[in-house]
This record gives sequence, C-alpha cells and structure tokens, in this order.
Amino acid sequence: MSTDFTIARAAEFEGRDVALYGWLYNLRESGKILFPLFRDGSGVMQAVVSKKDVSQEVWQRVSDLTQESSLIARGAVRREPRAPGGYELVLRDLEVLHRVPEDTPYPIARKEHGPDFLLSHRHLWIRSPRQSALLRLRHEVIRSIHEFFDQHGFILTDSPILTPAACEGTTTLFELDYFDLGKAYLTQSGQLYVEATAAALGKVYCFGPTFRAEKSKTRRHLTEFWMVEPEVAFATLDDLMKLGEDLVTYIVQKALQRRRPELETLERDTRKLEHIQPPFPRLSYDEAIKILHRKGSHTPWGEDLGGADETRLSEEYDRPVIVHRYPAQAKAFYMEPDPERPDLALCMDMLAPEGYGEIIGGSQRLADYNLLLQRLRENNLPEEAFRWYLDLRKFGSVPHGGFGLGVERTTAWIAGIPHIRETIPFPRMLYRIYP
RNA sequence: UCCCCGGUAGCUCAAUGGUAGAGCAUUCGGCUGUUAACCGAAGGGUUGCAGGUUCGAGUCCUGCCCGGGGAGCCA
Repeated sequence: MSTDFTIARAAEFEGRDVALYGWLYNLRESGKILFPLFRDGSGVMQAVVSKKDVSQEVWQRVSDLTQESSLIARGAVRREPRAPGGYELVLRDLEVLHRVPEDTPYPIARKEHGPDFLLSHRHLWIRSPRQSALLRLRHEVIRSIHEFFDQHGFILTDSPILTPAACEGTTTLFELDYFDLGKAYLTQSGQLYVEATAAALGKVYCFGPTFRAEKSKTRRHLTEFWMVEPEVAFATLDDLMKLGEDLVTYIVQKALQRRRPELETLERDTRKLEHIQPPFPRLSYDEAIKILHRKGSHTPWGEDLGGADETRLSEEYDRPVIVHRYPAQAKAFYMEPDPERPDLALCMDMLAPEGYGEIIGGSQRLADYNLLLQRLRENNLPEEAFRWYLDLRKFGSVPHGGFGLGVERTTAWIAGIPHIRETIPFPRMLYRIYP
C-alpha cells in the first residue's frame, strides 16, 4: 500500500494499490455503477465502483457520500481513456472520516455563482479546481521570484510592516495605536528600508504584504497586496530596466514550464506567454505621450498615465513595455532627476500586455542629501521620521535604485483572469474583509 | 468620493401593476461507463429594509442598507 500517492502523480502509480486521502468532489450514479470524483488538493480523480465487485457495506457508504465529505479511498490505479485525466481508481474500500450532513449541504455547487456569494464563501471557494489552480500558480510565481533573486546574488532583507511614517503619500495609510509611542502605520512599501539594507549588503530585496487605504474600486486593486522590491547599490536606470525584464521573463517561463496543467484549467492562451522574452520595448514618457496623442488620448504632457492610456500603449506590443523618464512632478519625492533633463525623473514603469496595466514601478533614488531634504520639506513630510533615511545620504551615498513588482497583478496577467481578487487566498477590498 | 447596474427559494435567474415560477442543489424512486450524467416525483418564499401611491405593488415613487462594474489613485 503506497502512502505517498497524490492525484497529480496518478500516472506514476498505474497498476498499483493506493490510498487516496481526500474529499468527495462529485458523485455520478448510473444504476449498479457509481462514479465518485475525489479531490486531494493536487487534483481531481474519478473512481469507479461496480455493485458486483464490492461488499454491500462499501457500496452503501459510497452511495451515501455527500459533497465535500472527507474520506480515505483505497483501490488500484488504472489507465482509462473514458476517465477525465486518463486514470481512474478502481475502488475496493472506502473509509469516511467526516460526512457532510444532508440538511446542511456544501453550499458551492458545480454551477454558476455570483461574485458576492463566492467571495463570502472564499474559505470554501478555494477548494474548486479553478481557484486551487490559481493558488498553485501564485505559489509558482513567488517561488520563481525567490529563485531568480537567489541565482542573481540578492539577499532577502524583509522590511518592517509596522512603520512610523509614510513612504509615499500620507493620505492612504492604515493607522493604528502603538503603545505609548503614538501612531504607527501599516507599510505601503518596503522601499525605504531596502535602500538601507542595499547600502549594507549590495543587492537585496524584500517580499511581503503592503497596505493601501485607497478607496479604489477596480479589478486591479486590493487594500492588502504582496510586493517584491529589489534594491541595488550602484544601479542605474538602465540596470533596473534590465533587471525587471529578466525577472518577469523568468517568472513567465517558469510558470509555463511547471504549471501547464493549471494554465490549462484556467484556459489560458499560452501562446501569448511563450514569446515573453527580452528585450522588452522601452519608451520614454515623451515618446509614449506622442503615441498616445496619435491614438486619441487627451492626457496632457506632465500628467501620469491613466488606465486607458496604459491599455492603449500595451496593445501596441506582444510583450511588456517599459515607459521611463516621467515628469518629476507626477512622481514620488525620492526619485533621482535626470541630469540631462532635471524636469524628468529617472524612473520606469512596466506595463503588462493584454491590458493588465502596471506590474512594475521603480526608479533610481535621490542620492544627494541636500536635494532629498529639500524634497521632504516640499512634500510636508515629517523630517524627524526620515532622519535615518537622510543618514543614508550622509554616510557613503551612492547611486542606487530598485522597483516594486505586484504579485497579484503579475499572477492575474499570467493566468489571464480579469480580476486580481482571485490570485490571493483571502482578498482584502474596499467593501470586503470577511472571511 | 463620483458615475452606471443590480438585490425574488440554499445558488443562478424568470414573472404587461392582477393566483410568485424554472434550472441547479437537497430528499425519494429508476438506470451497469458516467463526463456540470440522465429520467420521474417531493419539500423549499416576510420578493434587501422602511415608508408612500393604488381597489390591488416583486413590478411605480422616496429614503436607507448591501453588492457588482468603472473613474480618480496606484502595484
């Protein structure tokens, strides 16, 4: 009897007797033959039970199964073209661990449901094949990120989640009381802290949840989302664009290599992912605005690009497009000005194809102490809270930079799904914090 | 915060201002290769909440609550 059987690896167990630890996904009956469908977390597998081949007790236990009852099914794995997945379990014995009572049946049917109902039952919805495929894909994205940075000599230095002040805007912070020390805030970005660790370790990144109290109500926003933020000492804007391009390529190609079955479950057109390879097109903001004006946009020079602009730009290309050197006035206080055009910031955004919008935002950071101090004052930021950040410009300041990549947006794009809320186990949104 | 759409059975949805219905789910019966199986039957309702118009309101009006999509902002 094998104990390490999983449905995903059923082919390796052909002809062997196995124990399947799982749940009932569905039960199809046809007279004296039963087709229970089991799921075990790795996939769904059909079993077959003939009345003449099993005891009366086993037959009864299977016919009495209710959806999502937990169980141990024992039998032989057989290749069977008529079974979904190509293999089925010839059931010999069934042990019921917990039977879902019929007066409180499992609420999620294998039929259509609305988003409100599904999100309110998110703790159960994640059991469905599509949702578990998305969570496996998310896992793969995260794993690839860590692999990539490890292979490129980066050190993981996580930033704090509780912070004393804003990283960027001050209006979009979740605030809480911190003992006798006054207010603390949930982090919006780990960037300022990885700037410090980059000066200590050279090439670093942080990976963790970030929080935005923005009242955004769109398919691209969550109030709590995960971001990976590399930061590199001595890096120029060109280095950052190259790093972002290599990272995104690595993530996409590994997803294709390792998560084909999941992408198939999601009915993703993988041809659109195959050609995600460097180099990605690069446009200056000036060039981007020209293209947009030619395509009918009315965004004036100097303003940040809107969602419709991003879609217009990305539909020009079959891979992500990098837009660099935005007007400084539209960007954050900590960005290094372009020495040739001080009205521009040495920054870059990467826009995913197919209208998925910005997946990366980054920049070279202000390295000069006096200019940084001036920018802090212009933005009415509390100087005291940024004392340590200013110190980084007092003790061996170097050109450096980094970017943030949004895990959920990246996963949604690779999965080809319309809303990012399905790419995180328990999404946090403007009007939803349960379950 | 603003704009648009919606709320009817556990779920997805019907119902000209005139007797609240179907499919799925649940229960019972039938069927030896089913593929969201199929066939037959049964149970299941304070039509989001409060008020108003009307002989009569799921339907029309007002307010509120809840959700969805989008804008702005962002990853």
